Amino acid sequence: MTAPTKPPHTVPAPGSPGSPVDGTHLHTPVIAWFDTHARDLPWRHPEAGPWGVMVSEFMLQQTPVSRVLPVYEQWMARWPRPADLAAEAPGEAVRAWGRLGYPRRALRLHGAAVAITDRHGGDVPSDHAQLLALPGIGEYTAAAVASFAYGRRHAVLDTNVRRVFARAVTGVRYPPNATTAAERKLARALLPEEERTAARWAAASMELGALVCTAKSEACHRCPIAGQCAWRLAGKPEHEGPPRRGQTYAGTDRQVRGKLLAVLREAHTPVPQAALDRVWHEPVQRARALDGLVADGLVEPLPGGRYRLPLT
DNA sequence: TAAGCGTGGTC
DNA sequence: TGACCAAGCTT
Repeated sequence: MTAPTKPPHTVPAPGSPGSPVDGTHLHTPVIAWFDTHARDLPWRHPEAGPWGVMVSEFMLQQTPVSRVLPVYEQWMARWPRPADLAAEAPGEAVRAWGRLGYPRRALRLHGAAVAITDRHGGDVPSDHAQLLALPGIGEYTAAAVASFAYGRRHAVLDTNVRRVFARAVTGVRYPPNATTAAERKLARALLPEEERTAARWAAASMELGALVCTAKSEACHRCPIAGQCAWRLAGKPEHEGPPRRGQTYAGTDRQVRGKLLAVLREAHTPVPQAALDRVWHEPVQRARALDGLVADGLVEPLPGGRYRLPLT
């Protein structure tokens, strides 16, 4: 391995060694903007509590707010504490998940509720490492719950924040496909020292990406930091580098899984094989999709070729 | 590291 | 109209 030679006359990229990144010039305007423009979302109310925050974070993984809202309300009314969900069959979580998509999240949220009940006395932990150990919680969600529910100081790096940083600080239209070490380092460097301010900054920078600095139609005229945005000041250069990989869906196993599970969600008695066979004409793919659902624990096969959502 | 995993809205 | 996108996680 040859050590790369550092070009002698280049300015260090923001967040790189030797480049002091101080976010104070961003914190104040973004937090002030958040104070007047933040959406009134139920999981931001004090009564939502840590469990409400956690439920919302699971549901919001790759799913828009507008579709989460009604399911969230029903969910919290039915299972106001982790122990309430833990006492249910996992299939009930999958059913209540409805059409939010990625139903493995429902199974993992149920698993997390069981773990919280067993290991944490029924209280959502505030410690990042303990959160990370729960099923369905990765780096982002652990930081989000610790920050939003408990006011802890964590870099909360979701797709919105990554885009805001890419533009405002790094000066490019889009962040890399996958989160890089440089992005994590930058996010940590920009984190306000004070715990309360850091938590506020996390929510505010995220909201800015969700409402103003969006992927397709950035609204710089409404942006509190437009005057200091590196990307805008550079003339909004187009995206360079590898194309952002899109998601395919039509004709995939994913689509077939969705159709199969929709039948099982609606049914309240075991479903015969023939009913499932109707959702997809191609038998090989259909069988593969069903096997996958069973392997994932989303579907429970019964003797006699019948199926249902999992009871255990 | 990259692929797999749902669903529906938007332009 | 179809490609893109939406508060990611797991393997």
